[in-house]
Amino acid sequence: MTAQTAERTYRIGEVAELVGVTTRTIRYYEERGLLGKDSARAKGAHRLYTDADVTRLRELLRLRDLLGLSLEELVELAEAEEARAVLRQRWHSDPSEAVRAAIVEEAIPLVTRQLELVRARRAKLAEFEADLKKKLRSLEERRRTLGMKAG
Amino acid sequence: MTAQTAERTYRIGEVAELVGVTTRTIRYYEERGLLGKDSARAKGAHRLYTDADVTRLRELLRLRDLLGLSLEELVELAEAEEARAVLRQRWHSDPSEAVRAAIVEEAIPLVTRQLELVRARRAKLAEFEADLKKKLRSLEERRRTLGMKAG
DNA sequence: TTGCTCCTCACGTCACGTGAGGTGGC
DNA sequence: TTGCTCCTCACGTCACGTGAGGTGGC
Repeated sequence: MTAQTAERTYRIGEVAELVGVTTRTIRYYEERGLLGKDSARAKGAHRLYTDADVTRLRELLRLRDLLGLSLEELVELAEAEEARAVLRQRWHSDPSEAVRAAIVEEAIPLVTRQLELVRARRAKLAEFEADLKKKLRSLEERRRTLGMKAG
Repeated sequence: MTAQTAERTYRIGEVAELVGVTTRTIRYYEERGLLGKDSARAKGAHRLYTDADVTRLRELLRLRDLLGLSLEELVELAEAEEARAVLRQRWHSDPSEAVRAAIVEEAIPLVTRQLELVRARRAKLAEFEADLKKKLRSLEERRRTLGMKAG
């Protein structure tokens, strides 16, 4: 919780290592509109990322990996993150209460939807785990039975 | 728990609908060696599947969807299922205790491995769920604060 | 100036999707 | 015989992987 006022930036290779993907993935996400294109960047110039970009990318990857969403589905569900990024950047520059309220109102149903998806996944995994435990106990029971006859 | 002795068979389209994939996926899995190739099938003849095949396919898809495994990873992890399929088919035709014991011994560590992967996934999802709840509470708190000032 | 990382094509790959054109069983 | 489902190519697509050849900042 230290006051970080110095806007640190990262190069694409640093970001890739931080979040555990390749630079290709990051450029591809930019192509598909999942990461804000820096329209000020000259053709051929290096891409630069902020801490907020790294956070956003981590959230996208978590949705992708844990929920198995396509990039198209990510675009929809990640608008909450988009809104939050806008919120973080504009919170100070645009002090309008109405704008802040609108951003929050938009974000809530999307985060709620994410929460629902995560819960549904957890339920399926719980069922899977129960089935595997049952299977394992059955196998161990058979092993004991066979071992008795063999030994 | 009825005694089903009549070996029902299914066509590829029936299997596809039962498990929720396309026929292309089933043929592709056969190509990649995930489903036993029926070597007796003539070129151009229809594929026929048993209940055991449907069960095996369901297990493969669960590993793919819930754990996000590649088909190559499925090949490794699904050998337990392979063994179990062999077990089901040979259990009566080959009464050798040693063979049965060997099949069970091979299956146990693989099912154990699956169980570990499922637990790790569940833990990650639990963490994700906690973060989303926190985020949601934070948003609702902000909404109340903003609402108070606006109203 | 020398490395190192970055850049933009652009073709390859994995896991299928999607017709094209033809054959086989109720 | 008429549908319906199946068959085998074979090209398309999504989400990147992987060089090829070249430019830019400590």
